[in-house]
Order: sequence, then structure tokens, then C-alpha cells
Amino acid sequence: MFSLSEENYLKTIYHLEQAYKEGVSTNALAEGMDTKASSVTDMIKKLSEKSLVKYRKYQGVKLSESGRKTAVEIIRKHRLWEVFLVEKLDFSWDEVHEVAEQLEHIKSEKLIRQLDKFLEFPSRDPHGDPIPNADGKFVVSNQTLLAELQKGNSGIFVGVKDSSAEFLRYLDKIQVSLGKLIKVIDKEDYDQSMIVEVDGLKINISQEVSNNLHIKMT
Amino acid sequence: MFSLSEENYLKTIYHLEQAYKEGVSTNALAEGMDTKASSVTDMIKKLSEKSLVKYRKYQGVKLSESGRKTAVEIIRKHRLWEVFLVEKLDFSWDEVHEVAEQLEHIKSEKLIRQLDKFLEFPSRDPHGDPIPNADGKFVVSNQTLLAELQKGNSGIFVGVKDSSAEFLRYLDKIQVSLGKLIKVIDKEDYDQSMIVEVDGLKINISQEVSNNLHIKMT
DNA sequence: CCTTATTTTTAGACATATCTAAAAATATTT
DNA sequence: AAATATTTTTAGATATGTCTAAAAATAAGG
Ligand SMILES: [Mn+2]
Ligand SMILES: [Mn+2]
Ligand SMILES: [Mn+2]
Ligand SMILES: [Mn+2]
Repeated sequence: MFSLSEENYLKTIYHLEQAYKEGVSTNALAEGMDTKASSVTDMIKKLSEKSLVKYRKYQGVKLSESGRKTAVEIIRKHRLWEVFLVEKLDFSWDEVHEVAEQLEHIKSEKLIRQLDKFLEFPSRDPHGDPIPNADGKFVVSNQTLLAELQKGNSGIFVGVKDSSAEFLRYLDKIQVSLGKLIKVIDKEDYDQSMIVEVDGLKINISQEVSNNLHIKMT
Repeated sequence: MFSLSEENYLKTIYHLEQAYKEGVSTNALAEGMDTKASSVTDMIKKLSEKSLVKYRKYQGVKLSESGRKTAVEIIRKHRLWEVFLVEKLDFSWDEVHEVAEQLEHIKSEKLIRQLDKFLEFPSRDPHGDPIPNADGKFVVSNQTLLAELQKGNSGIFVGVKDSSAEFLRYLDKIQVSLGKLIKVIDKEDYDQSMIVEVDGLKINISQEVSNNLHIKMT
């Protein structure tokens, strides 16, 4: 099928397409893949040969239909493995990503179909991200960022935008976990920091933090 | 750590060392790795550089202590994943090997430690092969081949020597599964074929088959 | 023990995926 | 619009792992 490297490129292009609707630039992709622009150009040509991306020199790349399908399959596998690691093997949510990066490349239709069943068809991964089903479909829920809420508003914490281990461990430290009700007690005009209430506890969080928390308003 | 290819070589050398105590020949390794002798020589030099094997030109290879340790770790992972696939994901014993060949290369100490625990520290894989523990130790049980038994002898079927999908499916077909008591009713001098009794059923099996069944005599 | 056959190694090539440095194209300033 | 800056592509090199064909070493037979 596709090489590990090709799969990682497709996945990264998929994620970057959210921000680069007009086409993902070579530099953005180089940044996302943690590699050099020249390597990106080489690989894009290969993906283009295989009709996984649409590419015009100097104009960036977009996924083709088959490219998008493949990317979504990899994301599905990644997120299912993350659920497995947390639910069955007692990993914490800041430990799963690295291992899932490896497991997502295992090739076996039956494996992923049975894993999905074993996990009872979860719809979200440990970070609140939706898990595509076997047909590549997934929920797009209407959620906002905590940073968008105003004083007095409240909602359920349903996902993280930044899922780096550092940020996740910070959330653990301040005892903010998925599913909690968060209420904005006060919002500081000067730096947009907030005082929020979670489980009856008042916490002060910076805008950088509130900008990385997905909230479903109540 | 080590590349996928290096790990596969170590594993294959480990298995071939049982038959080639004096050193695994280049040709045997080429056969086992399904590659060319010249490729084997190239790789052996690399493994030798890394002190994973002891190598003298034209004299074959042996694993070093660290090479053996690494090989056993990979075998441990392979067999644990096979148990997982059968016990948790409803794979049959003829379907697991291919997927385990991929999963055995996933790098995460915690993953395999937790998987072992999740499976309740199994001592044997779906084919009856012993699973090394975290320290690389495993049971060496005194078992014989069914082919060695004489008329009137009986024993428990504890493992397969050939674990190819074809052979495993043949065993399924004649309803011979691990743990069954097998009694030798008759043995034909001419071709060493046997009539054995399993679950009250009498079956005729060739020497090729009896030679691939591990038996624990009762 | 010498010749022949077999096994193993070497030499040189190829594919993938990466890099640095330089050239070309595009974007931004003046 | 021309000059300058930035982005992207090309050219050439490196590392891994493989291959075929030829040479060298070892094993087997007469
Ligand atoms: Mn992840
Ligand atoms: Mn995730
Ligand atoms: Mn196996
Ligand atoms: Mn097995």
C-alpha cells in the first residue's frame, strides 16, 4: 500500500487543510512534518504521481478524494488505538499519542474492525477528537473555544485543541478533565485571562490555555 | 533503536540457531529471510558492527548476548500480540501471524508491559509456543513430536511445529485443537502414517502431519 | 591432491527518503 | 515598475536496504 512516510504526509496535509483551505504551502508542510522544504517538494511529487494530492508548482497541495480517504483511515486508526491504550492498558491521555503514531501504520482491515468492536465503537478519542467510522464519517459537533465565552457563560469541556503532553499534564495538575462543567466567573480585559469555576474550585487560566479548550455551551 | 529489517534478521537468526548450533549459514539465513545471500552478507556485517552477532567470514553467524536479548524481546512481543488478537479480537490462530509480524516492531516498553498484564501474563501463544517474560525467561517443557509416539501411547497436543496458515486450517478441518488428548491407535510401518483417536473420533494422519504436532506425554 | 561444484563475499547498481546549497519563482517594498 | 525579500524548486549528496553478476573461498569427488 503506502509507505510510512507517505501516510504521515497525507495525515499532516489533512490536518493543515483546515487552516490552509486554498492549498497547504510547502513551508507549512515542512514545519508540520518537521523536515526541510526540499524534502517536502520531493514527496509531494511522489504523492501527486499516485494521485493522492493535487499539486501545481508554487501553489501548494490539496488532498484528492483518494488522498483524503486514506488520511481519514489513518486518523481513525490513530484515535482508536488511543482509546485502546487509555481504556484497556491504563495509559494516561498524555502518553498515548507517541505510541499511536506507530500503531496507526499497522495494516490489517480486520484488526481495526475488530478493535473498533472490542472498544464498543467509541465516537471520541481520549482528547475529545471524533473517531471516523468504517465509512470515514464522523460527527462535527458545534463547539466553541473557552476563550470565546463571556463572564457568566458556562459549558462542558469536550476536547483539547493542543494535545501536547505538556498541556495535558498541565490540565491534570489543575484538575480540569474532559466532561467537566466550566463556568466563566470573570474575564480580565487586559490579558484575556479568566477565572473559571470547575467542581466548585476557582482557577485562573491564561488566554493561551482558554484558547486550547473546546467547550460545548450549555 | 534497531530498524525493522535488523529486528527481523535477529529474530530469524534466533530461530535458525536451534538447527544450526555451529553458526547460521548465509544461505540458510537468506532462505529464512526470503532474500539473497549477498543481502544477507551486507546485513550481517552491519549487525556485527553493532555487536549483535558474532561473525567470521564464511563461518556463519551466531547471536551475541545482546543480540539474543533483543531477539527474545521481539519474540515476546510477537507472541503477546498473537494472544491479544485471538483472546480479545476474535482472530483465529491461522490469522494472527501476519499481523503480529507488524505489531512486534512497535516500540514502547510500557505498551508491552501493560499488554502482558491485560492478558494476565499468558505463558503460551495461540500455537502453544512459550512466551518469554519481561526478563526474557520462558519455560522449556519436555515435549515430543507425535511422530515419535508408538502404538498405544497417548498425550496432550500442546503445540504446532509448523504454524503456517495452511497447516493450522487443516488441523481445524480435522478438529484437532490445542489441549486435546491424542491416542495412537495404529502406526503404519510402510509410510509412518498413523490412526489416532481424538474426542472419540479416529483420524488418519500422514507422517508430515504427526511430525508437526508437539505432544506432552501422559 | 587436484579438479569441480557449491557457498559466500565483493563490486557495482537501484529505490526510497532524507539533507544542503544554489537557482528559480513569487511576493513585498520602495 | 524595479529592487529586495521570501518561498519554493532543483541539483547533487548521503544513508539504508535491496538486487544481479562476478570473484573468491570452501567443500566434495575422483
Ligand atoms: Mn494523537
Ligand atoms: Mn487524539
Ligand atoms: Mn507467529
Ligand atoms: Mn505463534
